[in-house]
Amino acid sequence: MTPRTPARSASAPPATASIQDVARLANVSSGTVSRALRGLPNVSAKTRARVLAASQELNYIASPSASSLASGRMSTVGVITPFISRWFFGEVLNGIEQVLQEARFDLVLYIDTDGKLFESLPMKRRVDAVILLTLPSDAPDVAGVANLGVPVGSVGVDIEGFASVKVDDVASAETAVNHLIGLGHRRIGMVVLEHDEIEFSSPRDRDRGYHQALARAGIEPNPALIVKGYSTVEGGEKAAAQLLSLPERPTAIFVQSDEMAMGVLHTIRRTGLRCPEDISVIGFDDHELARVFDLTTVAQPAFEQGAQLARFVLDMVREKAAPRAQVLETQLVIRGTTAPPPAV
Amino acid sequence: MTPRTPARSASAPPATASIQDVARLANVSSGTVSRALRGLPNVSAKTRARVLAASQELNYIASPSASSLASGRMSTVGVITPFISRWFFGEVLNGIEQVLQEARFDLVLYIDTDGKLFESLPMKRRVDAVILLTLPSDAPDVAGVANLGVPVGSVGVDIEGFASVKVDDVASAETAVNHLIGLGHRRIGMVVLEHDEIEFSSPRDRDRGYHQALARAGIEPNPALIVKGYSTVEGGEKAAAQLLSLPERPTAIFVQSDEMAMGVLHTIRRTGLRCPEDISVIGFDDHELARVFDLTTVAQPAFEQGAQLARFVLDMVREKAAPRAQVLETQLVIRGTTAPPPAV
DNA sequence: CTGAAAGCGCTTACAG
DNA sequence: CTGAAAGCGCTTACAG
Repeated sequence: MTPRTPARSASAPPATASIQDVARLANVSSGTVSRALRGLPNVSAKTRARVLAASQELNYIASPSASSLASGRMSTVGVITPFISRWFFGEVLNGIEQVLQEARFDLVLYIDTDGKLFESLPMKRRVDAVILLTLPSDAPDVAGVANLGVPVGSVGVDIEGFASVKVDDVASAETAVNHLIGLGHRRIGMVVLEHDEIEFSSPRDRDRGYHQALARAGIEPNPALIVKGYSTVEGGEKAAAQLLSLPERPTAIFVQSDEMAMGVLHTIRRTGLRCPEDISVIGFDDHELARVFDLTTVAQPAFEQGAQLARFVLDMVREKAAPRAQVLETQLVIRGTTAPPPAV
Repeated sequence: MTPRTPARSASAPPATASIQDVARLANVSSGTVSRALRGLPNVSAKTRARVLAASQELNYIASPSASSLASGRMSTVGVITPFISRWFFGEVLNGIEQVLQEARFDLVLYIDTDGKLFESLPMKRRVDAVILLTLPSDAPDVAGVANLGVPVGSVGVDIEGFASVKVDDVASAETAVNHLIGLGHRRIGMVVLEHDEIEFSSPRDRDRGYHQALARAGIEPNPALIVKGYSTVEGGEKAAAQLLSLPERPTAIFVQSDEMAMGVLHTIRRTGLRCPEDISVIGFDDHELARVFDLTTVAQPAFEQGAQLARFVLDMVREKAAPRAQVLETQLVIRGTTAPPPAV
């Protein structure tokens, strides 16, 4: 650790001009500056030009705290996510950020691992809206956020009164399992996304889709074939180890996320089994690496879910629009990890 | 007889208590409330208790804009990153967020793809400090940020006047290439991280490390063996395709990120070559999936770089500490993708 | 230890 | 179309 010279040099004067400075220079009142700079009507063209010039000359930027305090608008939306380095969440966040940046809204980020961050309401009076990523309606946070008195949006779940964008997890999971069934599989395992403190909604829905598919095919579900795992590669590895050590191991596995599916594939290979000859695997997401693993999966548009939800939320904030809900399409992507079961 | 409170529409924000409400209820002045709630000295124990009780009863939370405006403190740090869904950046961001959350600072996130976001200074007067991820000192943003008049920190680069935490990219790359040389390789390729608009500093430094290693081993560098690629799996695939189509292809490749290295491995396999028998590959990062790919790599502590830098920056903000710089250790992780070159 | 009051830098009815 | 002024909700010297 090396001590360094202070960052501020004498050459960089943080001379911050106020609205009064601009007003003086442009020879108008501060009220007129405010109106002119924000493009409000009722400002003559030449006054506006004069104000603009003065503001540029002084390098003026309005103080966000002052204008928020005066107007009640924050131009900020809070985003609460349980993860940041999982594929789905990163992509969604990316979509949200892009739309917000374009709208010149700030994004304040809260990573909330236990679903209880909101007991302390860290963003009360700080944001114009909040976006929740995949928190189920019964998470403590949801109640807290609803009490904030600002528009709320959620991706991955549809919660009463919130804007939402999601995919149909039930139907998508059913499609995945149907693909396996169509291939001739009957003993189909599942790796369920699990999280310590919170129960998310997608895993629940994908679980339902799995059971529906089995039911429609007249296959008796076997609880031993359902195991849980953290949403990581390692989580997938451990879950697969459990499944493979079963006296009657599954001939196919539906894994609720691609990241876990990669772990599952790894364990399968290390066990000396071949995929798809001995056992089929289907994932969920269409992660950047799914192609590399030649992984059959259900593709979901993560970036677009975030972007679309951000648009909905912005409409609620700016136009007082009613919350809207949209379900985006998923797509079965058949690659090389699924095939008919081995001949008995 | 019974005065009715005006009906609040369902969407109306719930009544938010102000500091005056708390003051009234506790029978003190608002100044005392402010001091009591912030734990300032010179408040008697019982007054403080009374204020606390009142504040809790009213569910009071100070308006951030008002207190920022009055105090000049934002309790917010801005983070500028070129990516969010790349392993390194996600981990770093995670580390930063964790430290900031603990310190009850907000993190406002800016994804800046072209290094020019700061020409419009979106966070002037909005943050107490800013953190830059891997931007080189000559990026337009850096000048803009330096002019903000707040402490700045950077991870991945050491910039004059900024706090910084990084790894030694030159030495780490040299270690990687030395590993290859030690194995007997002489024709060693490199895949360089490339970005459209900005030239980052890590690629430059890793490039230097590569050349140093060759020079010390007396190996003449061959420009044809150096190719560029975007920091994605696909970027790695394309770069590898170039390298493999060379009349004299390399017997080993140093790839500047694990994500690209996974793409390189994919291309190698699809070309019908074997790794490491025909060609060795070494990455950089120790991505979650490096283990699954059995990838030899240089591990760098990404989360910790973010966390440590956040601590430095917080010290600058709160204690007016001088900017500090720290270099964290990397570690060569030898796995299965590197071996001696094939016998000629 | 506590209160009164100025002030932070804007926005926004309200007059004109 | 423009200005004067109140007010947003805090913090902080300054007195006492």
